[in-house]
Amino acid sequence: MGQRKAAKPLLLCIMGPTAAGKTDLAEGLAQALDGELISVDSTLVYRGLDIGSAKPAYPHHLIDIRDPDESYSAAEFVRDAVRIAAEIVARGRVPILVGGTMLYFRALLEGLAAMPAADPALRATLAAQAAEQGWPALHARLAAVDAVSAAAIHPHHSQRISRALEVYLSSGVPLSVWHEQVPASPVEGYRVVQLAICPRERRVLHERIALRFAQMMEQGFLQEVAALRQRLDGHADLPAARAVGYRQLWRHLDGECSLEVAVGQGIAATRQLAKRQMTWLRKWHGAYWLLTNAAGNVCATGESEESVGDLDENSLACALKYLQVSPT
RNA sequence: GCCCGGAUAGCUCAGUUGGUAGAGCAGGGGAUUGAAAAUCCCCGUGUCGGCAGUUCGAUUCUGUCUCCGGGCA
Repeated sequence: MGQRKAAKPLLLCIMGPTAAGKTDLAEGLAQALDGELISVDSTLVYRGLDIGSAKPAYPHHLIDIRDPDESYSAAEFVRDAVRIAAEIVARGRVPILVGGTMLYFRALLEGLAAMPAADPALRATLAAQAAEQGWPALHARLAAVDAVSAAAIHPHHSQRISRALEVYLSSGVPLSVWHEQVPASPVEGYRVVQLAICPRERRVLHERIALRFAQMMEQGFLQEVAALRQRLDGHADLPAARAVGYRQLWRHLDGECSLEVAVGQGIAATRQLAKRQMTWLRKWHGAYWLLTNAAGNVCATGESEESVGDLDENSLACALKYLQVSPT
């Protein structure tokens, strides 16, 4: 006794595109490992977004922590997730992060440079100027003070131009200079194991998305959006109102299109979200892939989305097996 | 049965005064450092419904057939 080096606590990450089956796997792992789940999802933070966000019934941390007219950010997520993970470990349990907001995952695993936080007033000013002059004009302003960032940002990329100018105007230091910092990983003290779960075939993912959306409609998604729209007094530009599905049904309630069209657009927006999440995941390093078949069982595992195989195994069993052999 | 419209990309449609065609949406790929379910970038060959005719050349003009709308019986 006393000679044993204290093992790093396990921190498990479960990532994957929307509707891929992350929630079921996470619940199974939470029970099998005596873990607690931490949501990594920018939409699940909002109260009142339940049906359309596919909010899980099983308890997760970082769900329902904001009103829909509030904002949340990657930096707040990192701060909250780090604190909660430590609390879970102190309880002798395993923190399990599960979600599809890949920027949050990256910020947590790699850290963020210590730079100024968002400034809503400044953003409003910049947005007003852009409405008058167009984003390319603001991009040109950025180029004058931060040529490196400007070169990396397209002249139409509103949000990134806005943030780059915001950082420069509020700190006097260009964003690209802040980025020269190499931040320490916020989860350095953990043994991090990452799982990525996704249907092997895009077609299967698309089917799951369409089915889930239809189920949401049956559960009263439209009424939920109507209530949100009333609650937000029509402010369609808030993050909660722009979420996939919510935005499209909101437009129908504004009288812009039929319900049928809105539902079709909502499903398409969900497919597009899944595609963007796959773009993150494809270049991701360090995740162990669980590729599933139409029945939801694992048909292949490996280090990349390209992994091949013809298994037909339960995803929880596969995940547990990998945990035993994964590097510490 | 007759008359009138249609038939072009997965969908909705534009167009070619005859030289084999292009938008939106969908789809695919990519980017991503405090709004990220956000925001932004790139990607368009398809028997131009079938067959025949006129023509150097037809998706375009003509005939005919098929199918889909609508109208008249």
